[in-house]
Amino acid sequence: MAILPNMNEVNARPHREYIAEQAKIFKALGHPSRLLMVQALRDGEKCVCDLQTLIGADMSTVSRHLAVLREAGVVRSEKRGTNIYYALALSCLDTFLHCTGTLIAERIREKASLLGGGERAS
Amino acid sequence: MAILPNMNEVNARPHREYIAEQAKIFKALGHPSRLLMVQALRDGEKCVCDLQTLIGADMSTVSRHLAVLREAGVVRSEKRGTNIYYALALSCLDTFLHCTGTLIAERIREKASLLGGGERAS
DNA sequence: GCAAAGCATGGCTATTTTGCCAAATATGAA
DNA sequence: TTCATATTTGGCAAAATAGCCATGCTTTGC
Repeated sequence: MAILPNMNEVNARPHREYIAEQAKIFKALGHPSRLLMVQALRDGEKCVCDLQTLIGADMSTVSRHLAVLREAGVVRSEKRGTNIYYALALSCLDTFLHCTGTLIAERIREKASLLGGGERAS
Repeated sequence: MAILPNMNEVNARPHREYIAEQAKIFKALGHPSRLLMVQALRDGEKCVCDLQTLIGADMSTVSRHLAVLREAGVVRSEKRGTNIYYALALSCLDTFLHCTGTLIAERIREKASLLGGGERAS
């Protein structure tokens, strides 16, 4: 009855909780501001004020975004003095970000060459 | 001016298009039904009707979810005969799913042992 | 104690997402 | 052609999300 990552043992109705938790991670990463913050955190922990500067939104907005990431388990927070520092809590994320990043860079390059190279999209 | 996955060259304002595309991928994966379909596609391509059986929602709903995944570049579709077959288009996804899967399995186990083992949550 | 700085939360509105039904489209069979 | 099957799309209502302002909470400094 072990819960395996590839869910080999599950057929039509896999563990709902499992899927929901996993979807929560993706959903948390699925917003430009949150993804931007996560990308920034790859360089190391940052306080909320740093991330606010990065995003350029209201402090309350940034705080809510961070709450989403925290509740999904993507980041963790630690209070030191009057600041709260956020850090990545998902080690494998780095590899995946690199991978999707490469892919997207390719796509953007393709799109650019299609626009500039006189070729037609099918 | 190359667009690098880790965006070393970017400071306060990285390429918006890049971030938006990447967020789109995560957003697409951030819904239980869509994630469930993607998990199923790890075993190989499936037609929409297969996926409808899996999800148990209206065909139109399933079709819309697939459109989201397709537009994000997570899956690709191919028409053969009267069916349309969907397949994964993001090779690195498998590794990441395995990784987050392991993590979530741990979390669920922890939660279960906290509930059953008489320990208090802090 | 009081004020200020750093974050989080309540409350509100605008926007987006979801999911269903109905209708349109495309393909293969008769 | 006509019908049946497989899938997408239009349209709508309910639900969720995003972002702002104002307020509350906690820590530091005075």
